[in-house]
Amino acid sequence: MDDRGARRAPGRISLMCPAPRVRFAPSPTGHLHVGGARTALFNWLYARSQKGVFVLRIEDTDQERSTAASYAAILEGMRWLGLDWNEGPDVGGDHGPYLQSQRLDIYRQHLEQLAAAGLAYKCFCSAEDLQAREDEVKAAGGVWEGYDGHCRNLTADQIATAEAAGKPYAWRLRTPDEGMTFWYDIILDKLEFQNEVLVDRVIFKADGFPTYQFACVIDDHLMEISHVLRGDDHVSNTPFQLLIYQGLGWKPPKFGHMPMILGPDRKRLSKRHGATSVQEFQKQGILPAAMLNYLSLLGWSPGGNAKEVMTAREIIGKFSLKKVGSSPAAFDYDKLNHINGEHIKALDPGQKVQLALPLLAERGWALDPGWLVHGADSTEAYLGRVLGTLGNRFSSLLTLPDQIGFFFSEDFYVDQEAWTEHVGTEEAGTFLKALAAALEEGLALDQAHPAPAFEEVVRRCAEQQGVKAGQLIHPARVALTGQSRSAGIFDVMELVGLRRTIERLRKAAGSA
RNA sequence: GUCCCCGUCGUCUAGUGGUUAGGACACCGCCCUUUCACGGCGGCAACACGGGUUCGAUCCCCGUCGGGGAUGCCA
Repeated sequence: MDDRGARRAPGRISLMCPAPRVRFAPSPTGHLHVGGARTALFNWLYARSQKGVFVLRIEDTDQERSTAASYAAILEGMRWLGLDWNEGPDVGGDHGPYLQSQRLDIYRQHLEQLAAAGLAYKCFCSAEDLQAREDEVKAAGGVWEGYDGHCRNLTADQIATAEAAGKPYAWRLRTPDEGMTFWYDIILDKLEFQNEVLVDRVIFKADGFPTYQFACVIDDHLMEISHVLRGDDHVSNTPFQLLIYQGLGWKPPKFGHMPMILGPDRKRLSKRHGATSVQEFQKQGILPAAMLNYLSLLGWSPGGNAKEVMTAREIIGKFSLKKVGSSPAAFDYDKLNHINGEHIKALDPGQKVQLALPLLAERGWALDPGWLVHGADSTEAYLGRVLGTLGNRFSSLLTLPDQIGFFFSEDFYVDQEAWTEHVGTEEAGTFLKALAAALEEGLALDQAHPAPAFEEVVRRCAEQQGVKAGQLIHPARVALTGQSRSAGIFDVMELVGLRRTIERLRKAAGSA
């Protein structure tokens, strides 16, 4: 094989250190899970920070479980996160094909090479045979420690007989009985395994497909992957794979095993904990930039007192494999939401409008041209003004509709508790009526008014009533917005418009 | 059972053979204020345990405990 390929990779930065080639190799058997997303992200960050190459390879060697829908979902999830790849099934590249199901001949050739060297052998045990022997061992009070080597030393006659009988067979790797296999892991440092504990696992299935263990090694080598960064659930697979590299006479890549992501209770992260796939987070209003940012903080840290809220570019600038930790992290939905809020707040006004527009469309909300509103003549412009009054209160896509619904519809969300407390009293009714009358007298109904005009009337009215402005403002806020918390009340009045403001105050007063 | 990994506030983490063990989320209090949020200020809270090594261990070694992973013709 030509190992100079790595040095031909684009964007090399040093003669001494060829640009790395890394890969994310998901199996298309479900959505892009946060664990997978984190693995993909760290590979991507490493590639981008080192001016290397990021390869996407699809490990679809499980015919039963691989689906086209999953393939599409994974690519979609990665695109949503903003993880782009230099080589992959959809974009091609010099090391394709990138779909393992299209590389069967390649695997077959290498299997033959191993078989010729006596390192792979045929195993005629059926799933039932294996299960029966396992049950037997367990029934005798023993522990099944993996394949028992049943077909390891079949004679030529035995093999011929089995083949003549048409018995299906798989291929297993013959692992050494003694010695040890070790490597220096980028994240976990030196790891070593006694070869004795390694079992002869299947490398080629009876259905003619290679197993993950085998295909992964062949592809990583042929695709000239320099660093294999994956979850630490693969640690125990590594010595076995190292033996395959060795059997084929190949130099293995560097390995880096990242700790897994756990649920808030430190158990395996599952649906029980809430969202686990990136598309679910998308539905929950999480911005891709925030998801990427949060995920980057799981197992990695910019260090010291550095800011944690970062853009992808900033993360790339600071990323280093050396700073990836080795202890598993619990997923914290609160912190994700906080980071999401920070990313929303950092958006410029135009971006916020674009972000919120689909939410209005979903509900059929738009600016009613019949309503007189000061300084906004289109839905977009109006939404811009609305979001402007919200300021930093806009920090979640999930709560936004309730926060702004009253600007677009008379059928808005009402917090019953707030209504009872602030509007449902006799005193509040009196104030609301007085305020409505004051507004009607003080301002021209056929005109749109800016916030200060409303403020002047409200404060004067409070004076006339002999109470502090707050006593009018609180009931008015609930009457206008349905809630006890909102943007500045005078801004609300301006954008709700005089006519509707008066209507809502009267309606609320009437319900007292 | 066996093998492997991990163990700093509740959570994410920084960090060092000698530090008042730092930051962030969450939580609590105060200020600001028409509410909430933001912001500002302050608070609560950690080196799992037991042995060593050492003048001195959170840091190095061993053990224990706890958590996670693997133990598939899944990946």
